[in-house]
Amino acid sequence: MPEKQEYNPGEIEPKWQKHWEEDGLYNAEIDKSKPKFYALTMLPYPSGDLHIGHWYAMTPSDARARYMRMRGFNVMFPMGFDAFGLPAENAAIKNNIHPKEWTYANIVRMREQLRSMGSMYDWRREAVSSDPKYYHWSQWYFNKLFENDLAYRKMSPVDWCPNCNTTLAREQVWGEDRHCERCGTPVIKKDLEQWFFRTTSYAEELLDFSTIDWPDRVVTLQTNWIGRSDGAEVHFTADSDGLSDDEARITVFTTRPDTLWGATFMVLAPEHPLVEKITTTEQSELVHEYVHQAVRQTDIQRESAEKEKSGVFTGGYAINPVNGERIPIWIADYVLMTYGTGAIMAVPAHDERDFEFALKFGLPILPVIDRSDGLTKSFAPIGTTKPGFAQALNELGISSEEDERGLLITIPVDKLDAYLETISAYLQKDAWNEVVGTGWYFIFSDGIIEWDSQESEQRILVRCKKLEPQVAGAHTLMEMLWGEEFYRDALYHHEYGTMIHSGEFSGTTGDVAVQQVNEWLEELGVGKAAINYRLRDWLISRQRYWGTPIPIVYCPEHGAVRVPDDQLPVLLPDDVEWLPTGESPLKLHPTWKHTTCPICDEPAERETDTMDTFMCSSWYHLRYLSPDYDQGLFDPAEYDYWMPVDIYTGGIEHATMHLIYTRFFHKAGRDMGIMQGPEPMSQLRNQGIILGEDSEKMSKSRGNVIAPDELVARYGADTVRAYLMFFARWDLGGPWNSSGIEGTVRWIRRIWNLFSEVGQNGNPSAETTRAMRRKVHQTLRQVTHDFETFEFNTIISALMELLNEMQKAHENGAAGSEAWDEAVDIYLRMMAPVAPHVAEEIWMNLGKPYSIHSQSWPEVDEAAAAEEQITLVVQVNGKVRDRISVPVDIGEEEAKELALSSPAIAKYMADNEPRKVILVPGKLVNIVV
RNA sequence: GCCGAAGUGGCGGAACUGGCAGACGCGCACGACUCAAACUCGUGUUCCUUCGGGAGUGUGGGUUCGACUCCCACCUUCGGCACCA
Repeated sequence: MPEKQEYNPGEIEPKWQKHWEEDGLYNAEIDKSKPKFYALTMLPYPSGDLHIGHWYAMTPSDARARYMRMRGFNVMFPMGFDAFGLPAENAAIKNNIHPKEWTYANIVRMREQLRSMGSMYDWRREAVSSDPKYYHWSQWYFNKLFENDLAYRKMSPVDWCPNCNTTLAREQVWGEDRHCERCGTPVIKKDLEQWFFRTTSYAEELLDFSTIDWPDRVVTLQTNWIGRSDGAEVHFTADSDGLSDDEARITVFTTRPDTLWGATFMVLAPEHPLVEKITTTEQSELVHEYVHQAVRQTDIQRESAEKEKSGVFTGGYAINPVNGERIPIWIADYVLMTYGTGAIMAVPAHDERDFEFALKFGLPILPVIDRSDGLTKSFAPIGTTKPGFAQALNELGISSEEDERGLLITIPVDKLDAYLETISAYLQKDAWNEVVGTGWYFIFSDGIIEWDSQESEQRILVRCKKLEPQVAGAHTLMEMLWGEEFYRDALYHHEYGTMIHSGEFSGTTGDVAVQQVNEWLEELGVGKAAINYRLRDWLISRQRYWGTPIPIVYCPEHGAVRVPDDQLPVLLPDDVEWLPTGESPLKLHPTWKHTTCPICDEPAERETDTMDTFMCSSWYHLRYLSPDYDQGLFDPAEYDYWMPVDIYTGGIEHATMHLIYTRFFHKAGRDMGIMQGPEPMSQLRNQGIILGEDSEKMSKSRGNVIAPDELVARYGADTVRAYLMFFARWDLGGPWNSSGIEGTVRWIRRIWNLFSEVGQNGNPSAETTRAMRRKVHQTLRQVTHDFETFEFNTIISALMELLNEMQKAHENGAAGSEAWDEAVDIYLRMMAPVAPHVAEEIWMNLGKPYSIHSQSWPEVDEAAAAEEQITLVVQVNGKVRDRISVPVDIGEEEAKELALSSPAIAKYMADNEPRKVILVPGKLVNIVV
């Protein structure tokens, strides 16, 4: 009889890790006799220390991969390092250590940490993105994109981080203050010649998630990020001398072509190329000053939270193609050169920004969409109406309110005609009255003028100014009306509705307006339906050393020439120096950039920028397939067998960066004939973030960092793994709780103790056996389900529950029986993915065949799992009043009868007869009295 | 402002398609073991209660025999976007 050992993870864990590795237990090879399963976890950056967040990401996904393996899949579960990047360079400057040295030392250390988790990584497939054999193929792929016009260089204003001394992609600029995603410094704008990937060519396809199972959260984030807007392009014509037809064409993008008739002015972005040409001599000084200031302001960053509208009139005019109106062209910084066409038609009546702008600068505002809520108002100041007006309104059923200035009238839509008639009759001779909201009328003593055009506005305005000196300063009717507080809610709206004041389109209802106008625009040749995306092309140039060199040579004769494939990789030089300025050492290197043109062999210069590291991480899942392959990105045989990735797990923070880039990379590769299939990753799941015990983000400066190495030293990896799976919902994460881990410590120790009890040839009662087997198979059913759906926390709680049950059975003499052995066997298999070392150790101690991790997942015995007796809840009026135990297959009538005859029920029924009895089979009986 | 997610005991969290709210664990209390402590084991632990019960899943309403779950309105917290035409 072997002596009972203490549970000692410090001893058994390294032992098994070594054993598994030597046996190549987790090596993944192509095996066409089995279904494949490619499980992938986002790779870490080699910062030098694996923190608890890494463990939270990696151990549950490891458990899931192990589960799939036991389910009979040929599982590949690789790991690697995203090794290029800024922290290595920062360390270089700070500690005077070469980034390469720093990075590779960190990788050595982190491999050890990763091994201590006991994960089933196939290390033979490891890929490190800073190895020349890796970045060779990043460069090769760059060339492919360049050949296919998916990589291009252009001069443009780009976001620049003054702290990191490099440009950033739009996705890497975060928050309201537009700060650098890495260091938090607010970015500035710089005009630079930079390399871009044409991600926008794939905008539409990237919106299609129909072939993949990704979380709604990510789908929503990406959809918003790509930001599709449906609308129309409309060509306006600049009305200036000396412009060719082509030059005079100003195209705008609008989501509201149904409001075209309300376009009362145009606004160009200050950087718009046409600004120079249309500005008149009189306005030129103001315009130049504004442009200059606007450009500088973006440089300083648009800091002011309350952005007051600003702008300048260019002196130029444009013709609105739908009605021939001649409208002024302004410039303003609220129009962005980077979205749409950099020019807008302003419809102040139905766009809030345009409304604010028009009011501020006295530009005309013409409502062209009817209100759908029917709100209609009129204000009759004292002295403008004859006595009896209020009473006359009252008799009509029009409510009005009187204040010290006059009558505030809200007119029901169907009483509008009656109102116009009445006010006409009661209006004083030298007064006027107006109706706003639904219907726009000005009533004078000699007749009614409908405000339905800019022309009628002028007529009305002239008359009002004549009658009332107080409004003589108003530039527009809207400005005049806006002065009246009572009107404000009726003056502006941006809803869809019936078109008004829109020529032959007046009366077109909101549900068809956009489409009908679009068709008409196209017929006329002045516009067409169009789609715009918020997504921008991906800026990949970085002014840094520690990255993949962009394989381009600039020749005075031939321009940007790609380095031929057979001359790749363009190697990073090792002998570099860091200046405290933080400037890229690649640029300062004495010889590296001097080379010859691949075409003419004349002297030429290398591109000294490197690629965004997101380029490396866009395809690492392909490099794992064959990390040493030297004929391409990957060995096609490996690709054909393993791809696509079946499950991809990682943090939500990559939703709009990495996860868009990698989809773009794949789709572009597919179109270039390199890859196949619509998507690189079929299923995606995100884990949450672990916070410090103070509920704050973990950081060294806060001192709330939980170090996994210490936990492993103290409790063992199995316990830490189990706790990480148990302590929170995986997709939510949450604050760490140090004392909670005691629960999993006890759990594993209890398993250890209970399962190493030597069997006493127990002879449990049939009932004990039956109950235990039922619980075993019910638990198996749940654990299987929860592994499938990534509900790791309930896997552990179900196993704890079963252990409690088995403990009781053990006390009742179950040990040593056949059922007990079955229970232990199934238990160990179920816990093996969670706690691989201790499961293997107990498995071995029980004399079972090596390894538990090569065993199959057990099958649920449905007969054993079935209940015979169930507890039927008896409710009276929905309140639980009794519980009765009945056979599971009890008949409906019998169950109801039993419930009604329950003595506990009687007193709640009083003397009432049951009005209704509801039976939910297997669950409850509800008696309604 | 727009888009999205989440609100359940002292805490983390359970509850499949509407059917016993609080599984499992932490913490706490009491007890056993111990000279004692730790470990371990056992019992209890949503709140109120006149011990009959009553209330209770962010708030207010609704649908239903029955609502954490469905519908409407609102509040709070978190995440994303933001002068995007």
